[in-house]
Amino acid sequence: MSSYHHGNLKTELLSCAYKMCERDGYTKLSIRSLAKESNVSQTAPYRHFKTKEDLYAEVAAEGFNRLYKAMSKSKYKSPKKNLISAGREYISFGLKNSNTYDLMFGTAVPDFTKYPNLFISANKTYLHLRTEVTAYSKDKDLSSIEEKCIDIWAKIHGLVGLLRKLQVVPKQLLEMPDTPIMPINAINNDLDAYLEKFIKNM
Amino acid sequence: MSSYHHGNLKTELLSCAYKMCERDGYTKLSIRSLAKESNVSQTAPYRHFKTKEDLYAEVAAEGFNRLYKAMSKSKYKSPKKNLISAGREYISFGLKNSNTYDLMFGTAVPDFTKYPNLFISANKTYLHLRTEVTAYSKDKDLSSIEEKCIDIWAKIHGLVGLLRKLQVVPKQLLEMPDTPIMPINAINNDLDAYLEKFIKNM
DNA sequence: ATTTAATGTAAGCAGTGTAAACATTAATGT
DNA sequence: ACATTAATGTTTACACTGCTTACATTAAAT
Repeated sequence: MSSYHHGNLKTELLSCAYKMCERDGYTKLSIRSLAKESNVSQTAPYRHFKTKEDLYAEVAAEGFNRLYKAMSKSKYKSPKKNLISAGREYISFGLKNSNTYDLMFGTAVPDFTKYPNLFISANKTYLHLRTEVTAYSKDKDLSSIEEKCIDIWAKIHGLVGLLRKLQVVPKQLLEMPDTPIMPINAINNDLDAYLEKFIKNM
Repeated sequence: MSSYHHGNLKTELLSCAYKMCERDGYTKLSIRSLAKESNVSQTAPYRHFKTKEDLYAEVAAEGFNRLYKAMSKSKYKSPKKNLISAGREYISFGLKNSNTYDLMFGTAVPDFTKYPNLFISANKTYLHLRTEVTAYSKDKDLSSIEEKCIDIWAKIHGLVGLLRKLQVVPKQLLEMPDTPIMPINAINNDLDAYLEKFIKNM
C-alpha cells in the first residue's frame, strides 16, 4: 500500500549516511547517492536535511555519541585506569573511524553552535573527560582542571592527527634520505604506558 | 600577439589557488572558478594539474613552505626561546591560515607520498622542529628526541584544532547550562608562558 | 624550415546541490 | 465522519562541478 510515505526515512537516511561517510569519506557522500542507496527519490532527503551541511552535522553528532560511549565504557575503581582507558579508546576511535573523525573535527561543519544536537553531543564528550580528569586530579580547582583537560585533549587529538598522517609514510621513509624515523611503533606497541607517562606529568 | 600561450600559467594558477583556498576554504575552490579568476579557459588548468587532488597537493605544499618559514624565522641564541617562538608561530599560522591548515592536515590529500613536493615540504617542517628540539634537549639520543618531537607537535597540533573549534563557542556557552568554561583566554593571553610550561616537563 | 612537443581552447558527459511545482498520504479540527 | 491542512514524497529544472576528447596555436628541437 503506502510505499509512498516511508515511515521513518530520516532515521534510515542518517544511518545510511553514517555508513557511507565512514566507508568513502564525507567528501564522497552526496545527497543524491544517499537517496539512491536508500531507494528513494533524489530530493527526498531535503525534507529532512535542509542542506548538505545539515546532514554533515547530524552524522558528526552521531560520531560524538559513539565516541562518548567508547570513552565512558570503562568502570574501574581507579580514576587513573579510567582516564587511560578513555585516552586509548579516543585514539582507537580516531584511527578506526578516521573518516567520521574528520567530519567531527574538520571544517565540514564550521560552526557547531548552529546545530544544537551536534553542540550538545560534542559537549557531552568533553564533560565526560572533565569528570574523569576531576576524579583523577588532586587539585580540584575548576580552572586548573580545565587546563588539564585542554592539555590532555589537545595532546591526544593531535596524536590522532599525526598518527593518521604518519602511518602512511614508513614504507617510503627508507627510500628517502634525511627523513626522520618516527617512534610510532613505540606508541602503538605500548600505548597505555605512553598515556600513563603523559598523565603523570600533567 | 601571443596571448594564446600565457607563459607562466602554472605559477599564476597556483598563487591564485592559494589565495582562493585561504579566502573561501578548499571545498569552495573549483578548477573552473580558478580558471575564471585567472582569465583562462575552463580546461586550461588541466595541463598543469591532472586532477583536483594534484592542485590541493601543491597548495598544501606551499602551505608547509610558509609554515616552515614562520617557524624558523627566530634566530635567538637560546634554544628555548627558539623553540617557544616556533611553537607560537605554528599556532599563529594554524589559527590565521585556518583554511590552508585544513588542507595541509585534513583528508583532502590523503597520501602525501604520492606528491614528492608535498612530502618534502612537510618533512622539511618536521626536520626543523627536530633540529630545534635537539638543540634544546639535554638528552641527545635520537629516539628520545623524536619522542619529544611527537609530544610537542601533537600537543600543538591538537591545540590548534581545539582552539579553532572552541573559539566559536564562548558566546553561546553562557546561555547553556552545564557547559564547560574553557581556559582559552589563559592560553591566548599568555601563550608563551603556556608553551614554556609545556616544554619544561617535556 | 619542418617536425614535434607543449600548452592553450571548445564541446560535451555524467554527477552534484538545491529550488519550485506537483502528488500522496497522515494528522487535525469541526 | 469528513474536509482541511500539514507533512512527506516525486518530478522537473537550473547552474555548477570534475574530467575527457578532439582541436588550435605556438615554442622548442632537429
